[in-house]
Amino acid sequence: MAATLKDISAELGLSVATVSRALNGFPEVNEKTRVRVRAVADRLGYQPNRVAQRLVTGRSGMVGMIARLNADMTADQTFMEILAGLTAALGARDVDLVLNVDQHSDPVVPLRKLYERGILDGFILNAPLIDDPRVAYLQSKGIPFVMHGKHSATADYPYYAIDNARVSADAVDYLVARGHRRIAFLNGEAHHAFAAERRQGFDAAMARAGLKVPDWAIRNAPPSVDYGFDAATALLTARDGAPPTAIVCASTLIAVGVLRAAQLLGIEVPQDLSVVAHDDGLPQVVSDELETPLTVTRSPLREACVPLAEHMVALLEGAEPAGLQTVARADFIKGKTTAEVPNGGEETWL
Amino acid sequence: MAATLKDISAELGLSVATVSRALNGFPEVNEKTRVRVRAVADRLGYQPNRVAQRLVTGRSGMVGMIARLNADMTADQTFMEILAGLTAALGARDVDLVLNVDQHSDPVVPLRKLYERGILDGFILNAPLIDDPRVAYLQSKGIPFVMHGKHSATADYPYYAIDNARVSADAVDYLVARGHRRIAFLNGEAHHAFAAERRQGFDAAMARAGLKVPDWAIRNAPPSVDYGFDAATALLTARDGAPPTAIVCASTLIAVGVLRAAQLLGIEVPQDLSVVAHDDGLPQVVSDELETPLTVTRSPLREACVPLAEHMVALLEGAEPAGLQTVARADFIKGKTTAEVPNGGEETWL
DNA sequence: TTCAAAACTCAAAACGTTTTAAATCGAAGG
DNA sequence: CCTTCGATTTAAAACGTTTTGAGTTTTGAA
Repeated sequence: MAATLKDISAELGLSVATVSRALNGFPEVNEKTRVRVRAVADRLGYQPNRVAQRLVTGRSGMVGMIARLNADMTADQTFMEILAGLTAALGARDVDLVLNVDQHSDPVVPLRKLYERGILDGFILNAPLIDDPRVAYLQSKGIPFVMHGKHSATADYPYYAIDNARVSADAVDYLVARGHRRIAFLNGEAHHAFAAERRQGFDAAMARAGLKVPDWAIRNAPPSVDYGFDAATALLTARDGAPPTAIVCASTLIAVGVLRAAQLLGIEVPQDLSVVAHDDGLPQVVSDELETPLTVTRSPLREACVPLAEHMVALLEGAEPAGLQTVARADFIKGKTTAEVPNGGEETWL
Repeated sequence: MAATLKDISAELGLSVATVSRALNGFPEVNEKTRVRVRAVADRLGYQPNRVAQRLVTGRSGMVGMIARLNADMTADQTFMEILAGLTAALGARDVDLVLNVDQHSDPVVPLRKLYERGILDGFILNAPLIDDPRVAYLQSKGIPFVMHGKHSATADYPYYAIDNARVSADAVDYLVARGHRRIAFLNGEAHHAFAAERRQGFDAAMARAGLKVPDWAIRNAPPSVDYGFDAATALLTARDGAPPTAIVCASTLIAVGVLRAAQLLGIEVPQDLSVVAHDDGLPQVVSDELETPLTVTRSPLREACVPLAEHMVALLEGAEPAGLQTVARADFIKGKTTAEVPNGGEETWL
């Protein structure tokens, strides 16, 4: 049914070899011939048979990705956002994405299963954990992969990540410069690498300012509005010590909860409380939920997709993994949720 | 690296043909030979090269699916639920799922793009619309597909669907039998085929009971808690006529909103108001959100996945599409949100 | 002992591509 | 006029499997 190289070669009286070379842009084929070949190929609607290509080249042009679902079977927005951008970016580079859904507690199982099907060139991973077992598995097997994020400071594989330590350091520095001394931190889950980096940046910036933070003012949980609401309520009505004058949030979702809690408690933002969040650029979260623009560190997830796809392609073409490591810096965007420390808020915690 | 048929045949002094047949269970190979072959294959860890298999069989073993995202980049739970079940069910049948994300207004575009990559054997479609353009496209091109749901009563392609007309008819019949006369219907979006079928079943059952429903008591919107809440609030405080004594909901999400609205209005369920919903068996929605068990028509989305995968495989193996049409019936499960019509509620609407 | 039928096995072709090594051609150089 | 070189093009092998059509044994009856 579909046109093959043989069809084209027969029609032109050329050999399949020449036709193949012409279409693949080899230099040794006469330009006139190339034009003729391309014309016939277009007319016949020739599409190379990827299975045959794969058989001879040993590559399939397909990469795998595993969807980790929440317990309630929803994929979080961040995953879907990446997925949307990635299928587009990969598609533009002639790579297809095979998806599987993780139903196991062990994240390596779906990876192994999918790989053993024998059809994939590599994987795209996201949401790295500290000591991510997927990294260990893939590296031990020599399976190519690209990570969105990086699981440790010494990651020796291709990745696209943002400078998470800097994200929280930027937030802290900005707040400290405005006189804030009691800064709380609503972080992501502790086992996520990004949260560990954020924590590290937070701690370092606070230390530079000579400030200490009690344990109860640094929290870890999966980002959600409820988490922000509950944590902020607890922080702002704390009996353990003075309430924070500023809260750094790992995501805008959390910040939304914080703002709601503050409103309910009659605490004015930014007069009484400053809020800084990290913004992944998810479409809805910012626009719909917020009347006041947040002060954020911003790095849209979408921007990661093209570099990720490019790294993947380069990796499969044999590039050195060491050259495929990108760290982007998040923008700092002043909104209306940060202000000078309120009167009486200068006292430090410890 | 990996063992091939040739390796096995060389080791045993057999031809690759015999080895191939032995491993594939052909009847004409000697049982003793088969045992020997299998032993060596196991020892060598032989895994058939799928690419080579596919080249010769002309099939790729991959089917495509398009994720339609909401405006906020979240995939709805129903899609993810199907995706999760489907990747498992297809994987068990040696079929892989290639995913693309729909970023277009025209649903045919991503389908066409993906197909023209030339790597897919077929598609799995979900959420059919009335006069679904995807059906027209795929049928005109002769591309195999299986639908979750069906876009019209005369669908002549493979599908797995539930009897949606019966779903709402069952709900209405049950309520009518309990004396209800004023039954409202919070349906899904009108252009979805399932919603049209539900509406048809609702209308038919109401007509059989000799009842009429004013336009304002039948609503269409994407299922969500907010929709249920808003619509119920409007219905129960209606100035247009007597409020309904029962509400049929297209999804449990909607019902959750209805229950909240009723509670806020001081309306007791089920004493003052009966609520019936259709339950897709999504993990969270029922368990977390509800204290009182809903009366539901129930058909877990998960149950659709294995039949869908089986239909797909059968279709690709050349089965007649007409034999691959399954219509399942939803269970009716009495909960605690339905009761006899309240006193004074017997009056009809029109 | 022979022979046909059954049982089993094999060599080779096919799938559609890439790639290696060799062949062809025309023109330039001697 | 012969050689050589560069520019093109080609035939053929290779990837690993399935499958076709043709052997080659074995079996059982004549």
